[in-house]
Amino acid sequence: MPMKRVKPPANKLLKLLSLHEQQQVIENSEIVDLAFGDILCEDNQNPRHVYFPMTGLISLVIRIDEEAPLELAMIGWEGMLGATGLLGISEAPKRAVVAVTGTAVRMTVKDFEELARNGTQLQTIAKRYLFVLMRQLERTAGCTHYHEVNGRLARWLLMAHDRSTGNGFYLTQQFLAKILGVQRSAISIAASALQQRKLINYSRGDITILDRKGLESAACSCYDAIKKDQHSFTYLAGVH
Amino acid sequence: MPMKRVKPPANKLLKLLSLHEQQQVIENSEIVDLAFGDILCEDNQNPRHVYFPMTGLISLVIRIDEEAPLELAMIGWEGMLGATGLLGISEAPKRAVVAVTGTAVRMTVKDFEELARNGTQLQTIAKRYLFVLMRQLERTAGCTHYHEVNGRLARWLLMAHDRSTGNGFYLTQQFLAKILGVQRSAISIAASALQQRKLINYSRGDITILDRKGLESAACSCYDAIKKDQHSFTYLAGVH
DNA sequence: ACTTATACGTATGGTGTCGTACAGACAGAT
DNA sequence: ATCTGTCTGTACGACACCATACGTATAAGT
Repeated sequence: MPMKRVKPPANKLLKLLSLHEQQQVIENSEIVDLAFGDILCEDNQNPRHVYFPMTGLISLVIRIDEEAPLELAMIGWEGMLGATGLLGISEAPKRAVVAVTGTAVRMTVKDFEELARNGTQLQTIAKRYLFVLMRQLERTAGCTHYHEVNGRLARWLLMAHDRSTGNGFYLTQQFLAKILGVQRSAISIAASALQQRKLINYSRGDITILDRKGLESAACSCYDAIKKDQHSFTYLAGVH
Repeated sequence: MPMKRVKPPANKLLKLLSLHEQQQVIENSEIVDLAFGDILCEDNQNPRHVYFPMTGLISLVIRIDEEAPLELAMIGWEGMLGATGLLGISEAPKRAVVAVTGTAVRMTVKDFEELARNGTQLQTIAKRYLFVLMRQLERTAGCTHYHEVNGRLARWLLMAHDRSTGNGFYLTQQFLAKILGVQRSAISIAASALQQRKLINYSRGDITILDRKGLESAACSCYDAIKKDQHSFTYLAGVH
């Protein structure tokens, strides 16, 4: 039975701002659609915009040699894309691709730099999120090496679920295989196991989460670790 | 035949500073020894100092579950430990451990924050290095997943060589196995292959690089990628 | 209704590494 | 000189995943 999930229609980072700064952001940004497969910025190129997703999911991936792009972090409504701009380097650190269709608040890099100048809450929050993102990168690196496909798949689905509205999204096995850096057949086996345990349901790319608790017990420890991290550094800390 | 290698006795980042700021750093810091195995900061704890290595090597490692600590990045005389302090978060992102004995310029976190305030060259350089470090984390993540032990070992030795004085260092197979996240027996096989090809020489932990060119051709593509990265973002960019 | 493309299940041999174990080699201590 | 601890080479079964292939089921287009 799919559970009913209601989420506020906004970006968590932006909600931490004062009303004044929120207003400034709204005046200097626009709402855009994120469509599955869109490449929002390319490795080593200068991105034009920063994004604050409201729904949907952005994957940061690295491409090595001729291998499939491996996912290193995911960004949803709890974060932002482009925080590295704070480091005074215009280039993007990695390719960012839309993994789940949604919507985002978008701002030009120039406007972001202006609004996130020294002393603003936006800068404080973006810096803190950059730290959280680094930790997600690190954890994902360890997870990819040490943990097996089954646990990694369950973790990915949970993290995607946390960052999306509703219970379902469109994700083919081929797509999951690429970002997890494994063969599609490995995903097929792992996904079948999850479906047999009635934790998920899927058909031709339409995935539905049936049992979150069960899925959490099937996921590797990295799910809890990353979640706890993001919570403690981003939200508990307060802005001032 | 070991080649003769001469290196300036200082830290590359600090050498980019103006003489005025260099002087400030010197007045507020001390020279300390880095001894093999020292833990310079611990995950989730507040570090007391930042380090600018002159010789020797610092490893950033992540510990997951009960697995051996996996290396995610290495820091030598081209970088610094503690740049994340710029993000306004006092906690260390990861454990940092000394992999190769050496010396470093050390400064308290408090002094660093004062000297790296807005508008200083030190802040500019530390921010830029933080970006470089992120990219090293990402590349290492992909490398660990996609590349095999042979190439990864060669890359590690090269990177360590670049960051150390002389041609040799003390590194047991057990140590290499842990930071590369593989079995010691896998290191034994890979190292024997390198030795048979006359690229390195080693005995009971004493490793000597015999043929850098050959070792570079044995290493995976990540060696060039990381080196190029660090060069273009840290040094070519200029400070102002 | 037919074709075509996509998504998925499954099978099989191959490979890299694991996990473990054991024995030889060397260095330092007594 | 002997002992002891550490470092290293090697072996072998187990396993996760690779690489590839093929058949089938569903969806979409004509």
